[in-house]
Amino acid sequence: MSENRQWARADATRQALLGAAREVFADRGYGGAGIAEIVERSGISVGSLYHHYGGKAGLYLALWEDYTTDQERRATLAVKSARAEGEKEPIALFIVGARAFLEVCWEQRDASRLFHSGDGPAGFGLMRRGRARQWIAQNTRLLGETEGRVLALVLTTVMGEAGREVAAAESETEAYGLIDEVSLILSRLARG
Amino acid sequence: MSENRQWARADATRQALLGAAREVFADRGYGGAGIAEIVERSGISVGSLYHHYGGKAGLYLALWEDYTTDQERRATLAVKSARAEGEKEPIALFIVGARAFLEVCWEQRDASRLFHSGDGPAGFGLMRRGRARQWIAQNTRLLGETEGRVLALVLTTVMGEAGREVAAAESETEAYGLIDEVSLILSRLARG
DNA sequence: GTCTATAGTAAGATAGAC
DNA sequence: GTCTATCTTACTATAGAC
Repeated sequence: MSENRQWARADATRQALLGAAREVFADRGYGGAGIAEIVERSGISVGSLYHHYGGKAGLYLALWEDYTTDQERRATLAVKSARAEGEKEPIALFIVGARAFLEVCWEQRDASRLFHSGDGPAGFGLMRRGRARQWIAQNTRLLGETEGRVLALVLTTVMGEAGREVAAAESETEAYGLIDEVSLILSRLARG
Repeated sequence: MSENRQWARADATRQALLGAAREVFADRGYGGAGIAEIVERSGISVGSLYHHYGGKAGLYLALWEDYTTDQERRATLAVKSARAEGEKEPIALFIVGARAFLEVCWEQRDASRLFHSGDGPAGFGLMRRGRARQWIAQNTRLLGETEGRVLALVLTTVMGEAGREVAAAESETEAYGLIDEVSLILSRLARG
């Protein structure tokens, strides 16, 4: 029992830390953010922060992990369920995944803006790039596409930028309007 | 006469500074770069650096200014000369400009990589965004396009990312191969 | 215009008690 | 696991002689 309590307490600590970090990073960017402010807003001590996340970079990476995991889960799920409902057309399936991706960009717009902003700990750019590459590889496989890396590049990029734009939208209506427009462009692109 | 000498000397100082800055920023990124290393590699003193550029940010901005100026000049020139040779098709003209843009990405690949890397002084992201917007506005005007901001967004983005990829190429052959592929994709996109 | 030397500051990280 | 207090370092920026 007392072990459960401690678990819960530690978990609450982590949540507070993550929540505050999300805010501060979003407000100031990675470089501009200071541990001091994160500590202040979370009400947790510097020591605990280092205990759980090892520092500023670790905190940022944990946030990124949460975010992308969610995004992948949602996209995979969406494609799966479209398949279950009988959809077989590759382009349509691709677009279903893309829409799910963009919806998460809107729902988690604070995080989206943060990660799209560009700065992060050393090496983060590569990590992000790698993840994007992987994501698009999966989706071009979906398209049965072998047309070359430029198309993959274009699709990745368009999705990335579209995500940025969606996250920057000011209302749900606007966001979903953008998502529809992007779907159109995508189908145009993917069809060649 | 002695005034000319001083002019020349000051100019050499600025060149040394810019050259070293380009290297250091390219190696370490903006955030990671230190004034110390720039001073060391250039052989110029900290005092002079501050005298001419006012600091790290000023140096970075000067580099960016050079780069974009060159790019704009080249693109404009290319379109102009294509027009002079009788080309009137909007899409063709757009692609001529895009090619010139990408060629500069290759020729100045160090700078390209630097500016594409994302980090820079405070407010640089906005500046970059503004410039891109302006560039694409000019080019969509070329296309006589009124189809909405998403297409403009896509074109901007694709060009940006294509530039990044071109700058990352390992040989001239590869770079020009990419440029050709991109031209194809662009015409497909622009035609709808 | 150019230099050296130094001030000033901010931030990430650690030690060690509880 | 959590906290406070402190350390250390690295960097930008300035002052002032030449």
